[in-house]
Amino acid sequence: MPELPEVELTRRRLERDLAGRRIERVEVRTPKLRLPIPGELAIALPGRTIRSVERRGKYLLFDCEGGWLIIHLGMTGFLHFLPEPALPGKHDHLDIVFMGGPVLRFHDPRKFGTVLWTMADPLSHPLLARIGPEPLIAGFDGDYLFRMSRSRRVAVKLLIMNSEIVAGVGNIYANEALFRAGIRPDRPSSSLTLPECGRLAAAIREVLQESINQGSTFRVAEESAAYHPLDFAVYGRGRGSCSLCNGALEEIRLGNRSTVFCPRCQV
DNA sequence: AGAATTACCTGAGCGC
DNA sequence: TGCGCTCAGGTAATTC
Repeated sequence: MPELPEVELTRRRLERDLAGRRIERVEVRTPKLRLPIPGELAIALPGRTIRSVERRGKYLLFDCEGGWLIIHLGMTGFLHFLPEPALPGKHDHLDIVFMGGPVLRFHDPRKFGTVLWTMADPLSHPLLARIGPEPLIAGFDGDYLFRMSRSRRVAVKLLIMNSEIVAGVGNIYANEALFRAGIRPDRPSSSLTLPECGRLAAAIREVLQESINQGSTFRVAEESAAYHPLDFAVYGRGRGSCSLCNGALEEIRLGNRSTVFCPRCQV
C-alpha cells in the first residue's frame, strides 16, 4: 500500500509527467468512493493547467492555477499517467484528460482513496488542517515527540501513527522505525525518555528517507503498480527471526493493526 | 482531551 | 470448482 515514500515517489513522477499540461475534461466513473468525489470537479478543472504537484503527509496536491486537486491513495490507490487514451478497466474510477490525449487515471480496488477539490489554501482544507509536522522537515525531532507524548498513555506505535502528531507514518514504517529505535511498540507514550524520543524521531526520518532513495533508483522507472521497494526488518515477518539477535519475532495487535517486534532488542 | 471503536471496500488465501 | 470465511489497513467519524 502507498506509504509516505510511495506517495513522494508518485509526486515526483507525476510532476514530471503533468507540469504544464492543460486539462481538457474530467470523467468520473465511480463517484461513490468512501468519501464521494466532488461533483464540481468536472466543471472546475477543464481549462486549467497543472503547475506543480506537492505533498502533505500522504495527500498529493495538484496546483491547478487558483484551485487545488487533492488526492489520497488510501490503501490500494494508484495514479497512472497514460501518454495515449486507453479504455478504462475495472476499478478505474476517475480520468483527467489533458489536451492532446494524455490521461491521469485513478485506479483503486478498495475505494479507500479520497479525491477533493478546493479553491482555498489546500493546507486549510478540513481534512488537512490538523495534520502534524512533516517527518522529513525541520520541526519534527525528539524534543517535539517528547513534548507530545507527555500527556498520553496510548501505545507509542499508535502515537506515531496519529496523523495529528506526525504526518504520513503508516503501519509499515511505524513497525520499522520502532525496531530501529529499539523501542517496544506497546510502551505507553508517556513512559518514553527524551533520548528515546530522539532515537525514534531519527529512526522515522531514516526509514522513510531510505525507502524514498531506494525506490527512486529501483522501482519508479518501471511503470509498475508495485509498492514496497524495501526489504523490511520486522513488517510482515511475524513468524521470522530478528536480524540483530536471531531470536523469534513477536506479533501482536495494536489498534487492530498487526504489530511485529523483537522482544529482546526492543525494550 | 484523550482513547477506543466502527465503517468503508475488495482481492487473496484458506479450509472444506 | 466453488463457497464461505478471515485478513489486509488509512483515516474519518462516532462514542465513551
